[in-house]
Formats: sequence, C-alpha cells, structure tokens
Amino acid sequence: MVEAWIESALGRMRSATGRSGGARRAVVAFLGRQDCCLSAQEIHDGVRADGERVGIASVYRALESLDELGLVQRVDFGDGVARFEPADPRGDHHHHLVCDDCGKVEPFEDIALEAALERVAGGRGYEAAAHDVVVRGACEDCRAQLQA
Amino acid sequence: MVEAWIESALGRMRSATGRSGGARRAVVAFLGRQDCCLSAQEIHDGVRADGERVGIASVYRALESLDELGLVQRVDFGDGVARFEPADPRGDHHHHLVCDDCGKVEPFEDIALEAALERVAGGRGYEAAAHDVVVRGACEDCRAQLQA
DNA sequence: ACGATAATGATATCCGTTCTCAGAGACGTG
DNA sequence: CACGTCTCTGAGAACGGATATCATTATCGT
Repeated sequence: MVEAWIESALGRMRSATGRSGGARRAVVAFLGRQDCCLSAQEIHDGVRADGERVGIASVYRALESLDELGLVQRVDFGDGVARFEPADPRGDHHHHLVCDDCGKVEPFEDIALEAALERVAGGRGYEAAAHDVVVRGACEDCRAQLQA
Repeated sequence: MVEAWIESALGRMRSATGRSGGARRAVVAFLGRQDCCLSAQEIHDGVRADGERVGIASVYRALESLDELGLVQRVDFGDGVARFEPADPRGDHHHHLVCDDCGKVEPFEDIALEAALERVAGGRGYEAAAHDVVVRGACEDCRAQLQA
C-alpha cells in the first residue's frame, strides 16, 4: 500500500502539469514511507538522508502540489510549524493526540467524532471540505512520571 | 457578563504578579468586548483605536499571561496567525467553522462532539487539557454565489 | 537532437512572533 | 509624601518558518 500511494502520487502529479522532476520524486518516495506527520524541515532532512540533493523550496512546492491534489494531509498543532502526512486515497483520515509534556504524537480515529463534525457542518449549510482536530494533554507515561 | 470577564481577568492578572499595568488593562478592556477570535494584530489595532498607546510586544505578553490563566482561548486556523478570544470562565467553549472562500468565521458548539473527544482521550490514557477543532469548507453564501 | 517550457535550488524576502534593554510606572515602606 | 525596588512597558532588533525571485537545469513532444 505504500507503493500504491507513491505510484498514484507520482502519476497524478505528472498528469497535473505534464512534467515530472527529481525533487518531487524524492519527496514522494520519502513521504510514502512515513505513517505520521512530519514538518517540512524533517522531510527535507529525510530526503537528503536518502542521498538526494533537494532544495527546501522544492520540498515546499512538492508539498503544496500534493496538498492541492489531496494526496497529503496538512496538520497544524498550533506551534507555528506545518506538518504533512500521506493521505489515505480512500478518504479515511485520522486526527492527533499531542502530549504537551514530551511532544509525543499519536494518531486516532473515531467514527462518532466524524459523524458529529459532519452533522454540525451540514446543519450550518456548510459543505465541509476538511476538518482538523487536535487534542492536547498529558499522555499516560508523562502523567506517571509527574506523580513519581 | 462582559464586565464580569474584564473584572475577573484584571483581578487574576494582578494577583498573579502583584502588579498591574496600563497595557494589560487596555488589552483586557478591549478583549472583553469581543465575542469571537481576533489576531494579535487586530487586537493591537483595536486597542490603539481606543486611544491607548500600547506596543505590540505588550499585547503578546498580555495574551500569553491571559492564556496561562485560562482567561483566553488560543485558536489556530492553520494560516500561520494565532487568534485569541475571551474564554468562558465556566469552562464552556466553542469551536469554529471557517469558510475557505470568504474567510468568514462562525462559532459552534456540539455536545456529541465534546463527548467523543473526551472518550477518545480517556481511552488512550490521556488527561485532555485542551482540544482544537476547526472545520473548513464553503459556507452557504459562497456556495450559492459559486453556482450563479 | 532541438526548442519550448516547467521544475529546480540558492538565496532574498516576507511576516508573525519573541527577545532585548533602557526607561517608566506601580507598590510597599518609612 | 518621598524613596527604593522590582515589574511592566514600548521600540526596535532578532528569529524562524514559509514564500517569492530568478538564473539554470531538466523534461517532454516533435
């Protein structure tokens, strides 16, 4: 399924502009191996660790294109850094629990939550395009440590 | 109730540090009249429109203190600008619908949504301190206009 | 292989936010 | 009320993530 995302992302980016380039391929290849969100900087570092010489500007451009095509989900924890993760082509998506203490990030999904969001948006006449949910708090480990 | 928020905010800020200053008073007085979120810049402009000469740094400092005391809710729409709104002292809070097209912001609250979030956090061992929910999409007006 | 044109990478720029620091103001005391 | 102390304040510098610029490179159809 990782391969599938990479293939489809490369294909759809190519057909969007008629061109393909090394930087995009490198970003897509790296991103396809990730399962949770990373900042643009981390993606840049990861791509360079793969041995590709890619500029940070190209990373942002690739992420912007991927976002427009719905191939990537943009996540914002409110710390001034945008994060990105490959988006499930079937439309499934998850949200995030972030520990205020250690910074750990955990994905979660919840059907009742999704249903509530849909209902709210629809009730207000909105065609909901996207929604971001971030829950912040102290994770189990950190709470245990604070007690000790 | 506007007065109540202003009074309690001023009182709690004073007892937190033992001092009080003009900039904080001005920010609190302006913020107490708002009912939905504003950026630091907008707050700065609003305070100056009240005739107070306040530096942007003091606005950020006041907002930081208010946030730590739980008197203000920090809201992030993912556009790189932090927004702030007075927080209900009873703990009630709302979330936001943002129109991608015209930028309109609408508050909403939903009990089922809150319940789902609590359940998710608790189920993962988290002590949830806060959660942000932002729904983005096209509002009714903009959808009507796009059709025409 | 060639020409047109999109993609790339280095760097400059933008802009929101935070930091720094000298000066002003608030509070407790005599 | 005057004084000393210590916080608050405001102007501007610094910071950092994101975006814009632009000359160069690479890709694709012919």
